[in-house]
Amino acid sequence: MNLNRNVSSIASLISDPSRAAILLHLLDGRCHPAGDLAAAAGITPQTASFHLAKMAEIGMVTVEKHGRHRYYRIAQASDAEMIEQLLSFAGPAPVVSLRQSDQMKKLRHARMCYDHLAGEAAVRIAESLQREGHLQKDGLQLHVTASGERFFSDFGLDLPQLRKKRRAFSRCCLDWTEREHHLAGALGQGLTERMFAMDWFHREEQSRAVRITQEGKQGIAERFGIRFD
Amino acid sequence: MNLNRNVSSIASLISDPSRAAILLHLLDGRCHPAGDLAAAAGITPQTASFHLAKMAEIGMVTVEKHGRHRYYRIAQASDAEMIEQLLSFAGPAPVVSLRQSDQMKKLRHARMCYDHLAGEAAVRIAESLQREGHLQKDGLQLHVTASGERFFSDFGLDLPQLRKKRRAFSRCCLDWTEREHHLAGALGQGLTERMFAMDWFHREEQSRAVRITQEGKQGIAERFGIRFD
DNA sequence: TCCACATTTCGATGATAATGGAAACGTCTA
DNA sequence: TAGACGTTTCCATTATCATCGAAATGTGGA
Repeated sequence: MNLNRNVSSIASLISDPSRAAILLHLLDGRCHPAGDLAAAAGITPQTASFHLAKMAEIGMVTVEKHGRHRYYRIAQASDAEMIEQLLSFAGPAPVVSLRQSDQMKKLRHARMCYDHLAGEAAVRIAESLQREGHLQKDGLQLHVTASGERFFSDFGLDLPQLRKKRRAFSRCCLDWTEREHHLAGALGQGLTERMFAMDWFHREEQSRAVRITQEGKQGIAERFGIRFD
Repeated sequence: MNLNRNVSSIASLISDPSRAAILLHLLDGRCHPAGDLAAAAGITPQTASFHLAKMAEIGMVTVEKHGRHRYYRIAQASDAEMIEQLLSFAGPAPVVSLRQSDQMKKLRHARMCYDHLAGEAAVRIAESLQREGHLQKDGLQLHVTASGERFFSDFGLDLPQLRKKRRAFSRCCLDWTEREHHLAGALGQGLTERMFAMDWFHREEQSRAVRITQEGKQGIAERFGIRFD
């Protein structure tokens, strides 16, 4: 059985608590300098560097040099999704502080899943798109219907451009807090980017959490027929 | 962040090649004596016992004593599904022998996923059930429609009994070879059990693979409108 | 009662790998 | 050009853990 070789090598990357902390931190899709990741994981820069080199070797993260900083990020969306899935099986974290529970609430509400939106907001948007007939689920694919083509174009997305990207165009991604699907792939990324460009969302500092702005609430209500309190 | 504690502890269980081999062997849903698992993983009985104790402690496997044997099995269907999901991210195993590729082909065709059917056959059955309007996808749930109630009852399933079980009644499970969903939960288990009772399938020895019998091919064609070569 | 067999417990060993101190390397700033 | 800073490389230490031999436990069969 050579199956396990792959599985266990992936699992062993995540099994180290320090690496898990780093990966969880990188799950926001942002680039982070090595020092930040060390601080986030509670280890010295040397150790973090060691772990990052190991993860880069397997291709789980990639580096970008900018000045004297080296910015790391998760290389592939699929790896980020795998970690999100593991989270769903790990179960909800034991809440130790009020501050943490507050943070958790924000994460459940809306967060980044690498390069696209996740959380309750993302799931409800995906539901709305299907209900309105813009997207049609087909296995793990989310097929864009004719009305969907119009909808996304109106929304300001350049679908032909998105289709050109070397990644899945439109697919489901299992949301670990909602246990429902949200929209991922190039389309999910493009839609998220567009909504950020319209100032519907703001990133929180140092977190994957995303805050919905007033314009966002209004826009989401108008476009998707979803109301947030 | 206490999230990572959970994630990494789960990952570390799978990260050891011996444990991964054991878990992969247990993925057939059958009970296996400790000695068999040791042989399957290529380790001594002592070492296997050590690993099994560790996995039992976390609750990933459970033991049943029968005479001087101790039979181990994966405790929860959800854990089995998690491992299947990890497999889908690990990607297809490098094929080293013709024999293995042959085995792989069988696994893709039809296999057990813990306690329910998986592989191409299971995916196509799930598709058929939705196409015929017996099941309706709702997030990760597969809702049984009125016509579905009749269909499954005709098929010989006791739905009220299945609903009583302390587990999800009817849900999707991602098939790692087909990358589509198949039917899981109590309903998936019950349906699988019924089809085995009707001699539609036979388990292969020492493997998760499942063979479709002549009756099976006929029955599947009649009931689900699916034809296998 | 004795022996064979499956499994576990105990204990020792050896390998692996995470960790941080020291130092080197690049890059930015003054 | 010098010094501060982010990062990496080298290296030694340490802890963890998988592994297996030996022995104990428990069960079944003769």
